[in-house]
Amino acid sequence: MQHWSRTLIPTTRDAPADAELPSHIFLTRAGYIRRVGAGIYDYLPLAKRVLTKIETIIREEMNAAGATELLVPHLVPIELYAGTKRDQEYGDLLFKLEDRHGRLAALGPTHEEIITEMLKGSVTSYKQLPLNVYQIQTKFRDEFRPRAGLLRGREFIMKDAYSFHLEIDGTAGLNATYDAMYQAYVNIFTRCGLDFSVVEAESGPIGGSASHEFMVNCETGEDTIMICPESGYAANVEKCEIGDRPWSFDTDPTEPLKTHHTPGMPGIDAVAEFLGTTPAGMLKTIVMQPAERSEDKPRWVLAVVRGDHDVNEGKVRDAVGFAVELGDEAEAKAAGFAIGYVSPRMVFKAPDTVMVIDPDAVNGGAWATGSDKPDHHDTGFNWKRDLPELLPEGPDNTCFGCSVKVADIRNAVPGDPSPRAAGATLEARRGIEVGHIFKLGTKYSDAFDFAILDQDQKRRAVIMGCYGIGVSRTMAACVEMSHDDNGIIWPTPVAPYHVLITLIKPEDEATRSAAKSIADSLSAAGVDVLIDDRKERPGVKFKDADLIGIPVRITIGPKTLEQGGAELKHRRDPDRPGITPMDDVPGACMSLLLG
RNA sequence: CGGGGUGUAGCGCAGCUUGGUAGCGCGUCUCGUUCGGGACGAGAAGGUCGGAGGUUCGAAUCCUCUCACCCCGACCA
Repeated sequence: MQHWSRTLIPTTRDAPADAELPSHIFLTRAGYIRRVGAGIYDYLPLAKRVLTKIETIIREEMNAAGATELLVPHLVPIELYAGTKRDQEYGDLLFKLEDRHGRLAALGPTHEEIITEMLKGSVTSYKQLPLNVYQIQTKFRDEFRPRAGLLRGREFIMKDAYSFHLEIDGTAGLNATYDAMYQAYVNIFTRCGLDFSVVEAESGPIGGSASHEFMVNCETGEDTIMICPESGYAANVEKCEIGDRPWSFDTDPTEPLKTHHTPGMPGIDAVAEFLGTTPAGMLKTIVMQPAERSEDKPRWVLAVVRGDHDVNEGKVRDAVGFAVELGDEAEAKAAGFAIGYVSPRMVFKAPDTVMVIDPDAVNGGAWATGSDKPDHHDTGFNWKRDLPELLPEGPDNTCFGCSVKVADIRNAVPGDPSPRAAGATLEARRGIEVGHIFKLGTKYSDAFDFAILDQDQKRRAVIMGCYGIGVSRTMAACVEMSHDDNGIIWPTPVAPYHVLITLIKPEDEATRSAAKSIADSLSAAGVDVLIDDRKERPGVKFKDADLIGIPVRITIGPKTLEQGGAELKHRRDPDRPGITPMDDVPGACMSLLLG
């Protein structure tokens, strides 16, 4: 039981001008958080209580799923990150600092390295596996652009778990733990009262072979997810597969090839308009290169998509079989690419080049493309007439002398065919990523040479998985999902208090003893109670009550006492309720909470 | 990192064009009247105008540099 007058809940009428999202506005106005710097926040008492509740749910589910909690340092010697090259992969995202001796350290953005290093020294036998350890701590990422309050901070609270195995399959294998974590995450977010989707995801810089994201369904989310209503398939737009799209190079030309002078055209929209077509009538040819160059890889990769589509690096990687990145502009120009004006014809003009074409960029009698010289575009481009080298092997073969390939290499858009149900189309939704699970494989154990002897005395690399939850982000996501014009409406399991007792006349002895009796009875039943005993006018207390979003409000005042009871209402219910007899209040309150 | 913008009292803002002793609303404190959905009156406290340098008799205001923060984009859990 806590009295409002004896804690710190600084509510305000106005939100800071820069707050735009409901979670940012209400958490600030209701006195949960306060901005200290860009992407850095104080968690005031109410926020701390919510975080603790979320963490408790996480601990219960993680422990039940066989994981063990531990804690490793925030301050990490930079050498550990250098071991996996993540000091470079993460780049500026890593907070780096120097100690008095000039040694470099980082504030941990995630802890695969430290945990792997720790386990390497203490796990030496297959008999100790599988092992799944987790921690809840503050992470640090020097985001280019922190934003949206708690949703993307530079300092945030995260639960991270790491599992270790010698097998993929079997009861001790990675897949069993991955599935257990999947289920634990479903339990956790369900218990938090969130409406969420589990989607297939790209694994990002953490690396690995498979991953799922847990997305809170919310239009203000930063992430786009694609779903197929027929099959239930859902994926991050970065990862989303697209169903079969027929294509053929054997399409007759409909226009002569013509070159146009198009100086100073900033974007594809302007060029399309100038040429009298639309972005969907253009080909976009992106010059890429292997992320790591080697003798057995081509020097350049051309990715061709329709002008209104976006190239997906991950899909290009899967199509060519190695990681790619945007081509270095200076080097590409030196190799003869007119960056910004490249056409597919460069595949046979530039040395050591392969090309991947999206199916939607193949069909069509006349395309607008670059002219392979600055400030010029062509119209009327036709694959069959203008790039006849492609034709001999025909549409059933996706490889033409292994230098040209047709494959899905673009981001999915709404209306694309579903990859899982014939005839169905994909729809787009927005989401807030609150959880992410990965099958890492041996990326980190290889980097740290973490291998142990198996039953047959063979030395084998340890197989890893990792599993993250944004704890502070989850709190913000709850508010994004559940609020009205007047403030927050907490799901009961994560509410800072379950019940708020509003005293109309706190100085009145009868009011106070009635409140105490109810609060004692509720507290004994495990209910968290906050008593608003401030000497404020009732209107102020009611406004504040709606703002901070406690699920159940009990109002006690002279008028209710005259009628021998108190008012009982749920935060969701807009109407003023009748009087509940005093003896029935605790019981009625419990059913409101549980109902 | 590109583009745009903002720094003046705890919060929200005006003042800057045209230099002349720093203002408003909310909040805070005191007193009084109020008391079931952000009351009213009277009084009070609170600001090196983000920082440094410059111009000037005089700078919140003009100039230079710098720092911080926000939005869009790129990027990303």
